[in-house]
Amino acid sequence: MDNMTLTRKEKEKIRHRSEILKASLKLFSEKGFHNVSMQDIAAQAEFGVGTLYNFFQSKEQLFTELLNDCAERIYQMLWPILEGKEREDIKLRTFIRRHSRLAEENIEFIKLYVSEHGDLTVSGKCEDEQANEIKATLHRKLEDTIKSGISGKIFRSVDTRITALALAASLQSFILESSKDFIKAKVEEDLAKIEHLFIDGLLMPENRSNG
Amino acid sequence: MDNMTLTRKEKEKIRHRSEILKASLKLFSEKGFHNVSMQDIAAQAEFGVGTLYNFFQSKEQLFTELLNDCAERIYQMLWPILEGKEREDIKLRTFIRRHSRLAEENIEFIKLYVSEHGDLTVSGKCEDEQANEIKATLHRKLEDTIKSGISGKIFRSVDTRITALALAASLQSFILESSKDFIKAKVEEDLAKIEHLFIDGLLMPENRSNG
Amino acid sequence: MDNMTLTRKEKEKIRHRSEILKASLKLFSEKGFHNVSMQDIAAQAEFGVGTLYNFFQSKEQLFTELLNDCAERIYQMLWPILEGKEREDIKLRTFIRRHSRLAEENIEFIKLYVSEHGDLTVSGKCEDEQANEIKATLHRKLEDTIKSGISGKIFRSVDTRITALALAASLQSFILESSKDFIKAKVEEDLAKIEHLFIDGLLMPENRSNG
Amino acid sequence: MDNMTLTRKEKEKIRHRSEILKASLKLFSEKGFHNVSMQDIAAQAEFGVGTLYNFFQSKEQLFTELLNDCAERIYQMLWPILEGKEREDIKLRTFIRRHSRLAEENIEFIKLYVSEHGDLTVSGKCEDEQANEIKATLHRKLEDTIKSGISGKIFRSVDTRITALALAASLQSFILESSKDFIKAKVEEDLAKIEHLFIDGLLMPENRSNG
DNA sequence: CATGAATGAGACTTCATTCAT
DNA sequence: CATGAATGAAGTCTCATTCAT
Repeated sequence: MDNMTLTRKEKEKIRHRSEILKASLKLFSEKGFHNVSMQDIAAQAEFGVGTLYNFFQSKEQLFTELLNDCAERIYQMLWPILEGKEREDIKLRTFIRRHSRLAEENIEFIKLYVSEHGDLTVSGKCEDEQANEIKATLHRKLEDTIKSGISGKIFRSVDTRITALALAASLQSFILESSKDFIKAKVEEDLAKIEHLFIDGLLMPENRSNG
Repeated sequence: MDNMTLTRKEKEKIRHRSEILKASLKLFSEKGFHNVSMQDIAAQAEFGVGTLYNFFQSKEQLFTELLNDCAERIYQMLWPILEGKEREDIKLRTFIRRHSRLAEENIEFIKLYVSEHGDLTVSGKCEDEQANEIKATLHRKLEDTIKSGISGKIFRSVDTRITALALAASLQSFILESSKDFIKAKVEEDLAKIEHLFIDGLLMPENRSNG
Repeated sequence: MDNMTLTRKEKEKIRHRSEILKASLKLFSEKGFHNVSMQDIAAQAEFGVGTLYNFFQSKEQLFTELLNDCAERIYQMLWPILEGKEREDIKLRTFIRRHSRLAEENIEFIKLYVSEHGDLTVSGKCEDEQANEIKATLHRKLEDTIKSGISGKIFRSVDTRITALALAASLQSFILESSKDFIKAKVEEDLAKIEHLFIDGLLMPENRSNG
Repeated sequence: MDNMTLTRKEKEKIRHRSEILKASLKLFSEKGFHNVSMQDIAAQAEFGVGTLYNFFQSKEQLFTELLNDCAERIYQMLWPILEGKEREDIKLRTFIRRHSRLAEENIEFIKLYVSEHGDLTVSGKCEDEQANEIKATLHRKLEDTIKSGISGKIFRSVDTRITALALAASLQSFILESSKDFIKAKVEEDLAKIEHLFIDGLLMPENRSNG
């Protein structure tokens, strides 16, 4: 009764928190962490400034929690694909293609994700261990999937770490690029090309459909 | 008469400008644009704050000019490789391998470059048309090189834009990763793997040395 | 009927008020007026913030009423001594010695009392007429007692105002000092010395027990 | 040449610092630490807010340095008296009487000094070791002077610590009281009474001029 | 061209107080 | 009477920029 009946008070609180995060996401992704003030966020979220501090200890922490939420959402979207029971090449193809929906649904997420990767990681300021861990976990899973494909004689014998890095980097770079001007058909077409480049390149000759 | 006889007065000015940029590079790459103050830069460069404004109109512009300098240096290091007369696969192999020296010599540059790519490009704040143009130029040249290789039957027929994007993204991601803890031997080894992954993957079967 | 039958409803209210004052006393004496928030007090008293405002109009007034309570308690402890029928020297000796129990029982009171005397009185912010009046009343009674002792030929002829001021100041200063690290035996020993210094100094030669 | 010729630049800086301290003293003594904002001080000192931070790291530190300055001035006024070569009773009489000039010249100092003693010492926030040390040093010197007077058979044999505490507390309390409404003649008259109370009370019978 | 003290707009954050439940 | 989320004025402090020397 009590994990379902959040008394409306609690439900409201959760909704408010979520509204603040939504407003933050919009502004941060548009202008970057340092170019958004707490006043800006409060105005966007239609709350008083003080209210923000009832939900988050500081601007820094608000940002961190936002990153975590975003990382978690991306994780939830991609992890099940690699965790499935299909053949490895199928998994990777799906993984790549899913980036279309990922870009479509979460353009703001993407900008923030890359913004994190760019500014924060580099400047050593990203102590956001949780988001970093999620990212690393996905990376490892990607590498494991390739490794598993090699063991299963699906893929050629390549360096798994480098291949995973190249695939991830390419997808990220492409998604970032496409987020500037998202056109679904074009994105899917390009992802198909990335799929072709990587997966057909990885496949053993006998598994390829066409050269 | 005037590009040689700038004796002392003019030479000093150029040297001072360069010292300021050097100090800026160090600080910006360590802490990020917003976490470095003009006072910090002045102290690091051992000049008065006012002096900075004799060379640069604003902090923003100082940063832009720094980015341009960095982009220009990277451009000078990579462009000639792709512009040469060797066969396309050789050019690309050299291009990839040269990233070792690029990382070695300019760790600070890299951090700044990626920082730009990450935070600034995304946040739409990077009005630095010059650096963007340099980057785009290199990208086009990379694509042209691949295209040329295909025409010359050196490479398989792949999508040139996507391939160039994948290669550039992979190199950039790898360089960034390596800049955290640069070990020359390891970097070269990994670059060789990237080279193998991309170039051997591109080559027509008859041109491959090993499978 | 109404000062006895406040049953539960009214009694509870009084108890709650008292709990709030107790929590306030603890925090104010530890950290000072400006370093304690209403939220802090509410948490310490285990009430909601709003509840505090059902009992006190403002933080300022809560503080004032707390001061009054404290002043009243000290008054109740000291006034009867000076009001008694003993000889004046006996009264004063008791008055001085009672400061041991005063310090022992109310270390928090003391800190607040002196805090009032120090910060608030000085800064002119202490509009707490009631507490000031209590203090002044005690002062006058002290002076009257001395005056009475002089009339009765118990004490030498001294300036009563100055003597009362000196005694009160000395006791207050000593009590404050002792409140940092209360050791009963030591406090009583020192109070005996203060008693000796003042009272034996005041007595007419024929009333002194020892020189 | 260089410890005298402070280049006007440096002289100005010192003057400005002093002006800020003067403005701070006025406001802090009138309204108390927490009721004065940095904006207030800046306005009073006729500087920009930022300028204050070129001289003092924080409001807290500005306050601490102000306290130190005040404590130092009082020390410079009182210490030489107790350090002189006169007989101990003369020293103490002078010490007491000098409090008239002390009050006259530094009413603001006094308020601040007592404010420190009151609010800050009590709340444990006064980490101002320097001012505390100065105060303790004076206290010790006072006690030593009394002790020396006893050794020299000038004073009766009393508890030196308690007597010093009583004298200091009385003077401080009186000075504070008088600072509310300073009338030179009245203050000197009262100090003469304090002198009489303490010093004549201390003197051996054969040294007293009158009973 | 070099300097660095001065500036003040603006950022983050706190907290006394209110009010709908 | 109890609650505590919401509020926004106000406070401390930073820093890009200017200007007189």
